[in-house]
Amino acid sequence: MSETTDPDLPRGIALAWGIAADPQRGPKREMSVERIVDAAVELADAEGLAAVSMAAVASRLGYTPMSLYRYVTAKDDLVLLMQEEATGLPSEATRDGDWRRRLESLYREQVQRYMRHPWVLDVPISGSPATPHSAAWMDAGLHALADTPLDFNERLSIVLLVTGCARWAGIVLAGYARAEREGRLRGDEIAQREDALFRQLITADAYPDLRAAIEAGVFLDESDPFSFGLDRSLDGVAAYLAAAAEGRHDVPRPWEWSDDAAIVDDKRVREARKRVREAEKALRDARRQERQAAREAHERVARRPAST
Amino acid sequence: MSETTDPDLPRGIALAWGIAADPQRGPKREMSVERIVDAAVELADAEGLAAVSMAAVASRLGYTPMSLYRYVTAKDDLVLLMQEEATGLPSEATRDGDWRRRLESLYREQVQRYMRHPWVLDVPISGSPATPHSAAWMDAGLHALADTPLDFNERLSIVLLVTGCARWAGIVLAGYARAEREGRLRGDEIAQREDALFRQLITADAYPDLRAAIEAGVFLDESDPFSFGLDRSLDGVAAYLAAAAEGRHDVPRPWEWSDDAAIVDDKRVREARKRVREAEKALRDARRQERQAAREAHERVARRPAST
DNA sequence: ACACACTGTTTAGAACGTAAACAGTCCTAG
DNA sequence: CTAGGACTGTTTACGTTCTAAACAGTGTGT
Repeated sequence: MSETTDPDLPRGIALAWGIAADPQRGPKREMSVERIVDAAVELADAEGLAAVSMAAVASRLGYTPMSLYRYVTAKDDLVLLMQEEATGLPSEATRDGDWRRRLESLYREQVQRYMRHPWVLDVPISGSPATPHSAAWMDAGLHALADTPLDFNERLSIVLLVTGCARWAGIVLAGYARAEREGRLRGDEIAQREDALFRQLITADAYPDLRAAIEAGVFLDESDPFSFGLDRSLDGVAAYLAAAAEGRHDVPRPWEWSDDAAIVDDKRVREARKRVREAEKALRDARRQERQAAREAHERVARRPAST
Repeated sequence: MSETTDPDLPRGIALAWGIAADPQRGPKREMSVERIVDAAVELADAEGLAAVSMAAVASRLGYTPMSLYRYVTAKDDLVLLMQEEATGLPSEATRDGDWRRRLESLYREQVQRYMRHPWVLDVPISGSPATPHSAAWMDAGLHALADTPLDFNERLSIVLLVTGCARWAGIVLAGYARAEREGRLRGDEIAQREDALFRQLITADAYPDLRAAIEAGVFLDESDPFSFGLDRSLDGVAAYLAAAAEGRHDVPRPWEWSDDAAIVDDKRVREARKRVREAEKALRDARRQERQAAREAHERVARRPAST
């Protein structure tokens, strides 16, 4: 075949891209890469990444450890494939709405994935994670900003920002979830325990501001700080878009637009941008009302017993 | 002593807080926890976290592996102490200037630390990283916002946002740095190699937006996308501060997201969503026209020599 | 029908973390 | 001042981990 594995391609990635030539001679295979990866993911979901050993995965499938090496060249490959499966594909819903709604959907889906497969966050960072699924997420992120007048560097930066927020939220929230499960405590119990520990260790003279925050009860607060952070970040993006529309760049950065700035003087563009801003405002209002309605409906539903 | 180790305190943390009662009977100690941790950090700096084994650290100090267990209860403890040393303390410079400058300094210093000790990012997340140094960073972050009218939850959220940005930047940048060192290539070389690989794998029909970004050369661009992200985030914080007069809006928490599907049956929500969709469509149209106008204007301008 | 590519298995080895037992050292209670 | 024992660094040992290499059986292409 002409499509034999590229020598530079780390083999596991080639497998992820589906460039895998199944052999035709020899006995029938009893297993498949998919089943192995599935078993490994189940195991990691249940007991964490550390519990995933070749022996454990094999025994879960009823085989000897070494049999796996007929399907996977090394454990690292298996982990990469696990990561790929856990990453999955963004839903179609991430293509609905304006750029902000899309990015918010992407953020939410990513966090959800991290919550479902927290061990992904424990996988040591390999050099180039150029897998089909991670590419799909990046594509979806860039698509979210496709209607904006931003250049591709800016778009990528923003996608990275959202991705980073999701990962960070995943790290911290998954850490809490793990502590809950390991300590067999409810969320508020562990928060209280941590708060008590902090009150003991964080003195007012060594850490005045942190101590004040503790006194204010921030570590007992049950609201999600990460959504707040994402909201502020996207506010900033929105402001940047608005500034771009008006041609203000109070934000001096070396790499961005050199020629776009000149465009602003054009009358028709200015008018078009004004209309965009109006449309954005209308959309914001509509979304606010929608959220309001959803919240009220949610409360109404919550009072009735769940149908599930 | 009354200050004997709290049974709930994971011992390693107790060590980090300096609640360590050195024994007085018995022979003089030949080593110290500090020397062990130093040696381990040096090793990790040079060859990565995976190279840090008890045997390797001990041999670097000229001792047998088991001797370390007289100073450290387990490898996890050692890793925690390594993390603590690598984290260090924020400089005094992070207390200069207004909130924005302070947060930017904190971000920069954190990224620098991650670049100097990339292995920190490989340490699996333990439940409560309540160590003196991490507390100091958090304190510095909260101090940065001490002059603002924000409440403590908001301050903490913003500090977490900046911390997350720094960590994310560290992850990606350290990944690049590692690839550079392992492959013995310069930064632009590895970027070119990755770009070539992407061009081969990312097809225009499977990943249209990502492909377009590649064509635009985003992966060859040498500018730092993370500073851009941080700038936008802080812009958003600034906007939030400017609009501090508004009341709190409640943000849905991540564990409440899943039941959104149930809400759809509500009539008012449906109507609100319809209106949102209309607004979205209007915005899309407006943007399309704006882009059209911008493109035309751009062509007109391009004919003239650029002023930059 | 033969060769041989390929299957899953067995055996083996190196490296890891750490429990347990060991001889030597030095403080402290008697 | 002396004996007990807490403490030192070391040795030995065990269980796990990943995986290379050799093995006997299976099925396909020639």
